[in-house]
Amino acid sequence: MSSKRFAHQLLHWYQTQGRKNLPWQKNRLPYNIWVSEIMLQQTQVVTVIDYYQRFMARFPDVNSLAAATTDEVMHLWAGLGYYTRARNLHRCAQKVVTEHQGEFPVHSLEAMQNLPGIGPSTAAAICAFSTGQRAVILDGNVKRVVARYFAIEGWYGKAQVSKQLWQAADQLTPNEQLPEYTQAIMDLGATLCTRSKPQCEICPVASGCAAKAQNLTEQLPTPRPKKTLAQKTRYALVVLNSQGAVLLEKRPDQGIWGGLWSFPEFTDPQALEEWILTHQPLAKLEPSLKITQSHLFSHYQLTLHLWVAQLAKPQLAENPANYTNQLNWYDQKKFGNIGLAAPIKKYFSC
DNA sequence: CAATCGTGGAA
DNA sequence: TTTCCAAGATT
Repeated sequence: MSSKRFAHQLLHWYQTQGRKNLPWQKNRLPYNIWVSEIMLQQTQVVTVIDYYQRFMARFPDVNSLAAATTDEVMHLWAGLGYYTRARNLHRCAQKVVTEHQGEFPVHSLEAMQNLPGIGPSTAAAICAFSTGQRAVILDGNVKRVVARYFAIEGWYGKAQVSKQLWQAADQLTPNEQLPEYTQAIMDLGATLCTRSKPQCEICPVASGCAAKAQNLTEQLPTPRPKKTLAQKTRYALVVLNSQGAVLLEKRPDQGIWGGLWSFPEFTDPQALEEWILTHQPLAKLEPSLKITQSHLFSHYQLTLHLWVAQLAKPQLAENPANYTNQLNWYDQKKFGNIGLAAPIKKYFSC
């Protein structure tokens, strides 16, 4: 059976060419594997490494993470992107502590998938790495490898194509050496079977690759259909008080930068000025100070106009009674206690 | 099911 | 400079 030959060839290549010294490969503890897998979702290895080291130094185990404040978790995640991951990570830790006696249910793929932030592929990766049980992953690397190996056409954002890829990945997955195989197929995709200029000449499974046989490696996997990037314009309020603290608002979980702190944001200038006059009759706009930031996301481009305001009545404006855990003043010395959205980091160059 | 959700590296 | 998308999950 060709699938057995695939695993055999891949595992032989992995012995000498696989990646074995990444920070999360020092042990095979479910907690360590889990943190790395969540960080690595849609994020490149080189980007994750520093975040992983800092995170593990602060939260060495699931109990320490479960006991942390959301703000501190978000602080260590700020800059990594996809902040739902961080909020789910925190929730997941608390759920493992309260419902699973502090131990990940790694012997049940289904139980793992019922934890927040852990989907089919991540559950399989954690289970395979930590227990060696047979579990099928399908990350971006594996999608690319199997799409080429079986010459599967179509964008894998489509459900039907995704289903085919899962079946193909399942077919190739062996019954033994799951930790090694799981790492190996990701390494192949990351180092040889790359998006552009794959190194088929030295690929261990080239002999069975349908894309190579049909000269389709450049066409596969089928790229995402192009679509024009949406544009958004927003207005944000920048206020510093007499102590040098800045007024920040915690962003709602739904939407961009969810759970991070940013400048109070408005859809239009009228809303911004109205907010100052009614909700906070404490400041006056300084029209001469307007700063424009540009932020590019996967699905839209944001133009953010920062309007700098000055406090008209500092003694009132700085009264703590006027503020909540969703809206408050933050001195830059306390920036280490919360997660800051990109506009804040850009404005303060931190 | 299709859209949403970040950031930075590579080409 | 522009385009593409990476160790995907959630709604």
